[in-house]
Amino acid sequence: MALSNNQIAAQLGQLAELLRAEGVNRFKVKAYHTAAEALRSYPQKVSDLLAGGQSLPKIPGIGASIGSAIQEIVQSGTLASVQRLGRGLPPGTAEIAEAIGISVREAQRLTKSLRVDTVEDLRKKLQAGEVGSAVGATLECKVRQGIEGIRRVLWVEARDLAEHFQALLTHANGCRQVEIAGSVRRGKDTVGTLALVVQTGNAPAARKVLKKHGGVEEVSEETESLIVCKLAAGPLLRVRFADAANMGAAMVEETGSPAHLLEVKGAVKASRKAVSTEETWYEVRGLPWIPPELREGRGEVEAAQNGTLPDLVQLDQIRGDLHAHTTASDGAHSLEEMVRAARARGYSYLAVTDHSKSLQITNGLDEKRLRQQMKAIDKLNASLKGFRVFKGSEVDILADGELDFEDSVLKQLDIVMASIHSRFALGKAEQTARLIRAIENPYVTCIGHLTGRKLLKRPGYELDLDKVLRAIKANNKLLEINSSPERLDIDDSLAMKARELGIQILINTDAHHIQELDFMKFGVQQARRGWQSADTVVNTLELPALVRRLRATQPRARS
DNA sequence: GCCGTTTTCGGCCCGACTGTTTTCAGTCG
Repeated sequence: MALSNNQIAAQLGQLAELLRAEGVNRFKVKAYHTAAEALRSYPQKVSDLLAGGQSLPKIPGIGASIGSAIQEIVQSGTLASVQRLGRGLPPGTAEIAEAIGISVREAQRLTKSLRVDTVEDLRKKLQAGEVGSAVGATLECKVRQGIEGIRRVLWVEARDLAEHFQALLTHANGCRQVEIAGSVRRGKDTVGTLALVVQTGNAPAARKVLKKHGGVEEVSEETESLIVCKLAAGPLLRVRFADAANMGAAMVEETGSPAHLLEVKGAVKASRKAVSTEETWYEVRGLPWIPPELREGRGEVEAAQNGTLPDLVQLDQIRGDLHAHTTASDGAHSLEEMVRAARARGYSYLAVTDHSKSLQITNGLDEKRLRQQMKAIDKLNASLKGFRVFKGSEVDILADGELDFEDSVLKQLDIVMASIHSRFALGKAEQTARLIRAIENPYVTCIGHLTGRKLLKRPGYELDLDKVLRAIKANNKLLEINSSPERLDIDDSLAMKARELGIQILINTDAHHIQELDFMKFGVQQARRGWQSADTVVNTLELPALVRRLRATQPRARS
């Protein structure tokens, strides 16, 4: 089989990492990576085009030089420069570096200390617990993230891919309906398998469309009612064929997690009745329809039977955003532009929470600039009707848990979002004590991106989360769900725990750009997965009630 | 190496901080 775009891209990525190790200009390294990414997302198989005698299409990021490298890979299966540069290295080094996204230098430490030369060997060593002791916890963590992340993508990327294949199959001959199911529909923060349910009278036509698609690397499973393909973009694509009478069952089976389906099976009598909708499917089992976000096998079936399913929060219930940046620190838009954008989204309030002085790279505000910003906000508020701009700060939590501003400054703010941005490697006890000290500050309103995780990139720092949550509850503070698609911090299970403890939530975007205000929908989705309803999400409150709730987080501040 | 253009060279985000790493490369927002 001709090389896939992904296989060609992998070689370009290897070359990039080898060049980096050689110490070439970092922009040249970046150019190879950019080109590799462009190739990965290019819809047609370039090896097929070249084999068919066509010239390489114009792809942004791929110029003359990388273009001829691609020709070379397609013709000979490899790049002479990769062979040459890799010659001095232990075998497998460049492949491992590229596949799991680490530098050649780091990969060299792995191949040398662990005596591995393929990603598969490395995976085995990781499972056997041998990586950490050989190369240290930091690199072990990267390896784990890299290996586990190979086939997963962020929810937003998965949704885009799913919609792409949905549109594609909708146009296939005989196709009557294509629905997105699986973890994309459940809103899971990262996705390894895209699931589609296709109602068609001509499954062979749909199969054919998939097999000749440039983004499909291989077919990994095929039965009468199913086809599973490996996508070059990473995840698997699982397509289930159904007829009208079975759409209900197919949607339920392809949407629910295995744990959810087991919960249903354990709780109610099986039924073989053909049903065309999900509602009917649940109904014949004596259950109300269960929102997809809850179908994780975390007690939702019992709750459905008891009539205690939460009334999940919805995007249109959100009244404002309480974590956003402006050009005063590292945002892309001015105070006025951010406010205009928030109003355009129908909000009643926006908190401006620029970074504080310790975070110098973000141009964090010192006391003087913060005072100026507060004045500007007062002036702006005086001219606004039916909208309130809150004076806030995303105050850095310093290494010892002290905040970046004195209490005398914090007390002048409406909102103090306290967040950690440095010293991620502190031990669990130290990190926990650091955070709790910040939580106990009387002027703190809310803790921002609590765990510090970046999806598919790094786990959160070590924390005793039970202790931290209890401290938040005891001090009547709020907890953020950060809506940035690569954070989604806190995660769904932590949100469930917060709900059980009676901790209230703010769903914020942390927008650095007006378009990022639209991240709110991702945060709402995460909140729904965490069983949150409007009464546990504080920024569903109208302005006066919100102000009262914010003040309650600062009991000694404004009595 | 690519791009865009104020066409052929300058910009591509970056500056402080961290640490066990071959004291520079990796990391944070």
